[in-house]
Amino acid sequence: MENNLPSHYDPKEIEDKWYRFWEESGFFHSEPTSPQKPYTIVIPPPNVTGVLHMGHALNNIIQDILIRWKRMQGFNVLWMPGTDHAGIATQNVVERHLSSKNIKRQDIGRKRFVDEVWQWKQQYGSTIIKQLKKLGSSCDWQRERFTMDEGLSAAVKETFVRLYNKGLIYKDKYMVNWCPRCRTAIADDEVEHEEHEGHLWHIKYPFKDNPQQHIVVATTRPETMLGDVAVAVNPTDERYKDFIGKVLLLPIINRELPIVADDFVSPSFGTGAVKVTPAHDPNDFAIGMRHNLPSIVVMDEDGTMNVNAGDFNGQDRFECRNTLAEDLKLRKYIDKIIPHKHSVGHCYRCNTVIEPYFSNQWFVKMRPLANAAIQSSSNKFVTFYPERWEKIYLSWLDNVRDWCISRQIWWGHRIPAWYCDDCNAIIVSVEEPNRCSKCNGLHLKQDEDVLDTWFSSALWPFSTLGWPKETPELKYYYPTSTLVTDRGIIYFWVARMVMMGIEMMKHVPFSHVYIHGTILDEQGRKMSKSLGNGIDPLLMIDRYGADAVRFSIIILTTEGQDVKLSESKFEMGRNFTNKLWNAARFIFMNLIEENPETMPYDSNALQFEDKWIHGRLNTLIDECTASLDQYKFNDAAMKMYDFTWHTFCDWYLEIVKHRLNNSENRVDKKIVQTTLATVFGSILHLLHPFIPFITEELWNKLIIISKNNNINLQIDMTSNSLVTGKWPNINKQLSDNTSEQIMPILQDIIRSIRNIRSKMDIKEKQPLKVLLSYPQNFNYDLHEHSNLLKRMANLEELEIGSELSKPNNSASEVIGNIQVFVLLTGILDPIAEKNRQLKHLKQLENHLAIIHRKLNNENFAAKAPSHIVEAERKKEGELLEQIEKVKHILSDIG
RNA sequence: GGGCGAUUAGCUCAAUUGGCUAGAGCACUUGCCUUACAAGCAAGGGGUCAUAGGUUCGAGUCCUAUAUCGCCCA
Repeated sequence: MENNLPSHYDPKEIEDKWYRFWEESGFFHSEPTSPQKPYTIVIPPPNVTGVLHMGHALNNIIQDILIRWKRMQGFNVLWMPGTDHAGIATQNVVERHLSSKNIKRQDIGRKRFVDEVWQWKQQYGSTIIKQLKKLGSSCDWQRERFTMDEGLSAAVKETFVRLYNKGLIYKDKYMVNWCPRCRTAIADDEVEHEEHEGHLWHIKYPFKDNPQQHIVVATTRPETMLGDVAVAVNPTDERYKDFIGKVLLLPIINRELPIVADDFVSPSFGTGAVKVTPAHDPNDFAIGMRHNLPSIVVMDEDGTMNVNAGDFNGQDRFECRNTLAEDLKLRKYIDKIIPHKHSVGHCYRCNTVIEPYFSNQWFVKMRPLANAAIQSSSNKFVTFYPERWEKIYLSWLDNVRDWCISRQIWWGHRIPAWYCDDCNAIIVSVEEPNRCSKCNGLHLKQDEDVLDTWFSSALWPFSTLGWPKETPELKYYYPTSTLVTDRGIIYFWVARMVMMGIEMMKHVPFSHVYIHGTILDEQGRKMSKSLGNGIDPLLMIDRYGADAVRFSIIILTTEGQDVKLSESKFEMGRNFTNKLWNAARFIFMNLIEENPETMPYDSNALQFEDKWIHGRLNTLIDECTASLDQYKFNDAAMKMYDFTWHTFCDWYLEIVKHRLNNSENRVDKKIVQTTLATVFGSILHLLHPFIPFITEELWNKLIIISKNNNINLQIDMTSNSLVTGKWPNINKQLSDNTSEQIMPILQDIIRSIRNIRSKMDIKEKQPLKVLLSYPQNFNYDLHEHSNLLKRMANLEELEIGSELSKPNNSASEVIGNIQVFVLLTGILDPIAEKNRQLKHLKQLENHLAIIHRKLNNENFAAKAPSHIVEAERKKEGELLEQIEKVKHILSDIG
């Protein structure tokens, strides 16, 4: 086989090819039959309307790393993928689509509209799935689920019926959050609060029996005054004490308003007198209940003022605010208007200002479910990473209110409740009833509403595994292992999955919850369509390759912290994949022989640097595995990067080049070829969960070239794919301690000679003469490494000896207890040399000062652990020795 | 109003239970197209760890306060 790799890595050539191979080979598919332990992740289902953004990318890269890593560790892994039906969002999309054809959903009716949505789903619903594949996600696509498919719909009905029968679901009239644009109720946590610069309108309400006198009430929403039924004051408020029980007249409308006393009213807000509008404010609703006041609805579902609003009938609520204010001004009812900051609720789907709306809705009774979730947290059945999110999750559970689950839209799981026209009974049932269970009547009508999408998402960890059927999958994979998500849906989704898991399955749905950071733009703002500051992951994949995108993102993501992202960040990943590619080029071209011989691999023949690199690799394997165990992805990635680039390429490859070019010692050449291939193969295994495409490509080339050239890797080379490869284990037999201790010394020596070269302006190509002096009690034999030093520092002569003295015309360097003398007859720049030494002396003295400060402190010796004190003493000795040597050198320079 | 996070090199971020002279990447300086890689190699420069107190033999790390920024909840 020829080594004909191009000098630059081109991801486009290989990514799709390997993804197809993996999928067709069934590597991502899992069956619940194996004797291995399962490792399961359910994907946070993206909206079926969604397109991949950077947040998805980060989320799925992390999941894929976990999944690929655990698969390589021998677990039977299942990554369960799918999408959710996103009731409101999808309905909005399809409605917009229809309106471009001048069709309203009301025109075509419920059935045809839902058909339209399904058609839309068939056509566009798999966009994000395709995009996840581009990223390399190794999901079990054969098991892909959708929250509206048959099985999951059955799970939704079953859950609803069980909770209803247990009294945990009820229907009631209540003040809910209403989106006038979506024309549906939404849940408390679907309301986003924003600070608005509004006004506080001070309006005069005259007394009925004395219109010359009035009470001033303050409100931020004057249009709701049309529905006022009372004015409330605090019973302790001296200003109003005498007026309680009297009657005011509502301006313009002239409705009679009693003055009531209620503790809820804060005397310090506004004027201390508030208007009471039970139909349009939750607090007023409560006051209305306490004082037996009527409710007057003045607004329709879409935010238009209705007939109760008198002259304002037909006006939009915000238009009405303006015209009403003008009217009040004209009629001198305005006392004053002051600027006022206040928080306004918005629909999280369409950003329309939420209207409190009194209506008949279905609710889940949360207290018992939340208590069970809290309990499972204190029992450590669920652990959050990073742990601080647990507190946030618990505080939500502590304060949670009942969950409004009915939505007045058409796309979703229709509520399995029927109303009997004959006896008004409510029948809740999984199957559609054909007659009333109470009166046997035949006139049944199903509830028009659908369920909140999060209701079905809450069942995701078990509904996707077949529940309510008792499938082998459910038995084997549930509870799942890790959930990976963003903090934004801890309440919406994580908490509700835990509650439903406990309630339906008697067990929490996952043991670990990993919360990753949010991707922000360069300036630290959230990426959003409206700001146009998003970075399209697919475009980045196109420009830099999926591996580069994955690696860059992971390097930037430290545990749970937000990520400020800009396109230039991807260069890092691209450069790394290119480095890896070129390391492979070099290795491959050095593995290929014209007449490959078969030679047994004798680990006793390993040379110093071979043992060293194996030792470094062992450490890397240990550290990376530990980092991944703690979800420290960036830590593991950094270590792999550093090892690959700065240990393996910068040093090992450079050190062994001469052995590869030496055609005489064929045994040694085989040793170094085998070591190269083994270490590189291990690197590819370690990197595979992070950058699956390029590692797979290079691994396949590596094993083919190795086999063709009779090189036996010291790791498993039977696997034709890293997806099913084995996560590396450390191999102590190939390493030793001595090499790990000496190599850093050799590296320091080499660096110091190169440094002298650079400072003295000597070309790299010019060979140098060097003396190396070591103390008599030196523990290691440096002579053994003479050739290594000569090659790496380009030396023509190297004399190594004990206690050698400094030759004339030499630049020198003190490295611990070793001294390096570079002979520079005729080219030594004495001033430069003196400055070098002075600088070094200063460094050493600064360091010594720090150590003396510690040692001179009596308490240090008395209280610090002895090994720390010992270490400081040892350092002190070494520094004194070095300082003496440097001073000696300086006196020699003069 | 309550809670959480952040503040370390010009920029983006690291730094085990407090313990080698605080580290990377990018950018910067100098020299190199050296037969794997210029998306590269070699050698460098650059930090009062936001501020003020405190605890400790010892603080980037723990405590208290302040400032700035961000997020969540009400």
